[in-house]
Amino acid sequence: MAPKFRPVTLKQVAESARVSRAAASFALSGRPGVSEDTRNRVLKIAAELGYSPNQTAQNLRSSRTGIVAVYLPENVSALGYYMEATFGIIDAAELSGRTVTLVPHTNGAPHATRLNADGLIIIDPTLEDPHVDKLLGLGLPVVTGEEMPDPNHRVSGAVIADHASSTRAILDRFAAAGSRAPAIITTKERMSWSMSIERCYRDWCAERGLDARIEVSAMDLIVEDTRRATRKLLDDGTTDAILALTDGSVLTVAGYAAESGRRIGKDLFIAAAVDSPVLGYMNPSVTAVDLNPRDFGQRCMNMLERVLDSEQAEVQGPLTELVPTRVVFRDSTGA
Amino acid sequence: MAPKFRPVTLKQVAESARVSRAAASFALSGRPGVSEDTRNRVLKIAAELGYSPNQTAQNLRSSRTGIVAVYLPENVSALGYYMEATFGIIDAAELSGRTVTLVPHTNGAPHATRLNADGLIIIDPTLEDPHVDKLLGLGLPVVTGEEMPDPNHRVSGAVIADHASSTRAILDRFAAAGSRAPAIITTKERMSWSMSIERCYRDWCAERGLDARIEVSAMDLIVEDTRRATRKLLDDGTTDAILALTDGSVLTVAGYAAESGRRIGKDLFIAAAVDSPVLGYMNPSVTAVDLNPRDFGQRCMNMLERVLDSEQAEVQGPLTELVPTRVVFRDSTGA
DNA sequence: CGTCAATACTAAATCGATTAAGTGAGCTGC
DNA sequence: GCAGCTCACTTAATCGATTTAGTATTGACG
Repeated sequence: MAPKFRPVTLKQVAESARVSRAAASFALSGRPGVSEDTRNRVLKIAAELGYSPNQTAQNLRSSRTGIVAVYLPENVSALGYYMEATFGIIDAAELSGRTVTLVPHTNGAPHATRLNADGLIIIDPTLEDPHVDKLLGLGLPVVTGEEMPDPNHRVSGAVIADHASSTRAILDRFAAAGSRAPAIITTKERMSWSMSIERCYRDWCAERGLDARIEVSAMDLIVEDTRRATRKLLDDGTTDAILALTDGSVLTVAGYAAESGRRIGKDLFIAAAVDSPVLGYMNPSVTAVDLNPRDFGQRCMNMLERVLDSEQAEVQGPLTELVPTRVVFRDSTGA
Repeated sequence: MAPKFRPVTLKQVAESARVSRAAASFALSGRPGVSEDTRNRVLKIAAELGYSPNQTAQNLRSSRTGIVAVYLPENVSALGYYMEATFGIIDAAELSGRTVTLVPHTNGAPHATRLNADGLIIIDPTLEDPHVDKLLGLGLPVVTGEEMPDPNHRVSGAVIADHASSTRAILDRFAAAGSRAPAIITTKERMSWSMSIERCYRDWCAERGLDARIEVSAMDLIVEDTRRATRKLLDDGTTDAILALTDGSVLTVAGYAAESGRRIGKDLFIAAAVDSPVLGYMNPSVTAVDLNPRDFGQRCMNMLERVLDSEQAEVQGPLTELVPTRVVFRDSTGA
């Protein structure tokens, strides 16, 4: 067997530079206490030896884990949004040398007790999800992507996309294109973003004296449910526009609409509250909201870092950050 | 501020049980060296205090990180397969107390030097991906999901799905349904699985004296490319069956086919080499290969654990595990 | 009774970094 | 000429668990 590769330690750097480990540590961390000469010598030798500090030892010393846990809703593998947001979190974490791990949904027991992490990011917390309660009980700093649906659950901060603006923009566009009876298909699971879209839709309808036409679809049965919801909306013959919540479900809507003879962009307008590359290439292309999930994930991580870095500091109220959204208008909402 | 919560340490357990830290450690780890009485007392007290060992300290002592890194191909957020496989890895890792982290694609520099992990799982390594080389140069034990496309790259093990069987089964089904000129749309990126499907398709055609009709589509432009490829295949008027590689791209194939007046399942048969829930609910439903990605991910993790646990042991050849696949026949390949 | 061995423990070193406390040299100011 | 101070460093404690080496007690046996 090859001689086991042993990484260079601070001790070796210190010996090589003929200083104590403490001096070497001061030099490398940029803290005062060593002369410029010594600092430069240490830095040079560290670079030559290819020294890089042992994260585990640093973590032990500072009694942190260096790990940030991320919790995603269940049954969302089909939604590219979540993977993009996760990679956004990872990109931001990389810069600060933190490790990101995903919390499994299955094995309920282990989390009940302890999660080996310094902080937690929960993306799209769902009212119905029992795991969310447990995770909050762990006493970790928590930042959510979108708000906690139950305001009794206090968290350290939340990054929130501006769904209200994009929803209004889409509904206005529907109206401008000639729609008189727009409907929405929302998620059965109650999450902050879908609830806020629904609220915004109700308000918009109320302002215009229209009936709200709302159908729901469960995430784990999204194709089946959306198909059923679409049929219900279209078969009455009056609904002339549909805002579907996810990029996947709008495909189902489009499919059923085509089967039942509706011409999308002409006598039926559709849009999705979450964009994905496929929507731009459909025929006709489909209007959708670009949520910029990578950027969103990065912001969640950055906020959590702010929280972690100011742990000892004065207790400020929960942080909140509103992120703008952008509607990409395409053929499905009129030319 | 609330008194900072400090987890129970081994020292506290030991003091509470009136034994040394070493004795407590022996008792808890189940190693000989303490009497049954003492062991039970320590276990009881540990349970009462809610002791759970500090992972970071254990890792430092054993000079491991407790972290397994996972590398996914770029631009695959739209493919639920990868997220499912990742969760499979995580589920398996949870059982052995390991942490899973994803390797970011962006920041090239950091990985060049070091990756803070005990081992690495690379899912679908791509010949064109320069990161893969770098990652292999890190000297970590590596297990791949699907084979390394370049056999010069040696790894500790590989978990491989049996794409040959499923591909043959689909092609045979095309033929049984009446197809005389089946085609495939493969990935531009050269990965083991798509290459093996392509090879299998060529062999199958050769055996029957048919021309191979092969088009390619890049992952990052999959919708556009697949549409172009489909047009090319269908516009010559002879192609009567298409095997598309991904669940997403088969939708594009179906869309274009419908636009150009082909009736899927009647005068055009289609299938996908990767299944996803949406395919079962399409109209008509689409035949696809169930790769059971969660199970696949678990197997990757289990193999890596075997490798890590036998680090010191005799050098065996690289491990290989062939996982069966299952074709789910649906309406798109004939009634 | 003395020797040897086994049992059940304790003391201390270790993993690799950070950091509080301590030391000696050199300089200032009165 | 010396108290007092700063600077540049070293020593040693620390984080929490594991593990090696060492010690005291017991029992067996010739």
